Amino acid sequence: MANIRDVAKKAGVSVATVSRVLNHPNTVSPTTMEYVLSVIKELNYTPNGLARSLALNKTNTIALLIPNILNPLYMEIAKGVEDVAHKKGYNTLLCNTEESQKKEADYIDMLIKRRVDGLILTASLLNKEEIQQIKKQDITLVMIGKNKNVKHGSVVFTDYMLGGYIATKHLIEIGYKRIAHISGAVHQIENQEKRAGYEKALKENNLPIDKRYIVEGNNEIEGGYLAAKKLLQLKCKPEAIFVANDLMAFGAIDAIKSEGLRIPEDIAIVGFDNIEMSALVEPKLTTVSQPAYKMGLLSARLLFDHIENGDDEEHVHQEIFLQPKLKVRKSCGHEERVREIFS
Amino acid sequence: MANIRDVAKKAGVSVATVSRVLNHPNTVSPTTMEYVLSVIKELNYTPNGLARSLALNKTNTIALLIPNILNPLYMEIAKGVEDVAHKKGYNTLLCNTEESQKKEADYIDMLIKRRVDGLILTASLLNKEEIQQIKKQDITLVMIGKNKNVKHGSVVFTDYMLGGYIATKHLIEIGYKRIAHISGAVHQIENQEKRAGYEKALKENNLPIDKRYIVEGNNEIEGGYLAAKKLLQLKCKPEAIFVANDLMAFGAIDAIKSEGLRIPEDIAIVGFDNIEMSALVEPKLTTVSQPAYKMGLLSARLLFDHIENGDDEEHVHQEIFLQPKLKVRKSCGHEERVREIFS
DNA sequence: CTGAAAGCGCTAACAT
DNA sequence: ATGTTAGCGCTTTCAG
Repeated sequence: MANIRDVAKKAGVSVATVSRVLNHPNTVSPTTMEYVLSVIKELNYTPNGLARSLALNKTNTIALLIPNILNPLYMEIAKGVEDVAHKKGYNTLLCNTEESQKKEADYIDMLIKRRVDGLILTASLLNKEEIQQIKKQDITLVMIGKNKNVKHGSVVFTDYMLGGYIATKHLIEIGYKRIAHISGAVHQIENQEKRAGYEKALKENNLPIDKRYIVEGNNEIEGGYLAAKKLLQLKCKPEAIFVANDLMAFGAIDAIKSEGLRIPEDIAIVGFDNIEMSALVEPKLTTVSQPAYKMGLLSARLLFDHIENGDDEEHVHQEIFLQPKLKVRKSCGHEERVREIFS
Repeated sequence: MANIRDVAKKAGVSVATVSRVLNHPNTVSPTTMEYVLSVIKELNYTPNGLARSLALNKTNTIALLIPNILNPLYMEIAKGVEDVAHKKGYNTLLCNTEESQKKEADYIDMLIKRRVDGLILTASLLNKEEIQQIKKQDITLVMIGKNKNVKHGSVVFTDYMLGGYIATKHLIEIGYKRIAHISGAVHQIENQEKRAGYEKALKENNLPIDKRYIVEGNNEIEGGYLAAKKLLQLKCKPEAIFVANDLMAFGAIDAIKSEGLRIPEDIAIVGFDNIEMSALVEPKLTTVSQPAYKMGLLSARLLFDHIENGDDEEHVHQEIFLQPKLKVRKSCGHEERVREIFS
């Protein structure tokens, strides 16, 4: 592969001129410019980005770590991030941690070696040491979703506790008493918060918190299916279930149907995330929405603020706080219940 | 950030020794080894991968280009690719082309600059020139899905024509005559092939090919919705629709339901891809399955064969040919029809 | 087992 | 407007 020296030689100019043609076109005479360009084409020269980044100490690359590429929620976030990165002239590396703390740490290690200019961590599982390790390298960091191990740092997050609370409260308000919860993987803080919201709503309304009504799923469709099956084996089945994400809610719906039960008549369901498919399942899913695309957008903007202003010096931190909202559809039985109440 | 020289100096050894400690541990005495390692830790030294790649002319990185990160089909492929890359010690860059030829070309340009060791293109839209451009750089290339502009080259592909054929044929066999087709974006060859299969089945059975029954969607849920709406406005509505992918099939189902029509009683649906959600919509979707994860696996294996054996010299090409299979569920009305026929 | 030094390809002063 | 050259941080001969 041709390099910049080959081009310079063939064009009869210095490497500096070739470099200028590529990076500062206005500082070079039109004639040489044109000629060098023609040689570049002739030689099929493609500048070596590694060398460039090395010389500039800048990769124009950021990385986004997400727990699961099969969850559309994260893909929405990714789109938001990519869109702003692209506008800024940055490339973004999408890394799938599969909810594994080790994979996450490994990726970060690799990304530091690659000298990415910034890092966005989604639903991070990192422990204190690992976070320290990142901070020591001077890589700009933004988190999506809180990680208890970073006290200071820029973060975009949704109030998951509130989300769990409003979901559960709504179920209570329309008359359900035996409300179960299919929790997401508990190693994720957001799931602990959703559960806390669930319990808070229960307590506030003097409803008992029954351990048997709380079962953990693996965040995927199958996990919701399995968890629901477990719930359905209880002698005293729940009347409603608050599920920690839509994917699991889909699985739960499938499980409930497979037992010949109806939704919401026999069991009501509320999900979390409001991914596109949630409006397409039968019955349409009542769910707590969070603005995924916007979360991506905002986190990327935050990141570039820091990168460009160089104020990632442990000084300026921003927290962007998003409100979840309940999206009432069919699966919670809202209509039926309200009709009942007023009749 | 500390570099290798800082470490060498502090440890009182040469940079070569530090490099050896990291890359050829067995060629260095245990004593120095240990000491150097301690200094590395103390200084928080992280080797610069850019410099390393530059020196070695090897990035240990491959890239996978896909048309849409919101389509689970591609995410399954991505998992397959990542799994084998990871085992080989490679990182994989996931690039979302959003079905844009320009974005695809731009990504490739960037990836060549970054000197990735290999490239996997999924449902590529590249034209002859662009393909030539890649071949001129010495980057190993594997395609998932045929691109008519590459005559020679390694490729993993599904027989989409056959897929379209078996889907349509099945509808014909269970008694439908007015069969419509919601095609995917026609700039993608696979969609042309699916449609060809559809037409072939129709012709073979002396059924007319009615242009009004063929409408193009944008490959996403919404596209399927819109296309179905169009079909439903026809005075003579179709009895069945073969939809070019599951996502659009979901949209079509939604559209049909929203008109108060039943599936499959009023209109039958067959999709394509067999993504996980297709078994969870109501009614469960009959669809043509293709082994996405395996496609990712195989394409990556092919790529590494070439990378490691260096036989990407325009010589050795492999084509891996996958058979689609019909997965019969509820949406095509198979049961009802068979019952009818035998009664 | 270890060190010295050349080189990977590029950029940016500094000169001219 | 253009050329010369010293790095950027690493790996790897080649010597010892």
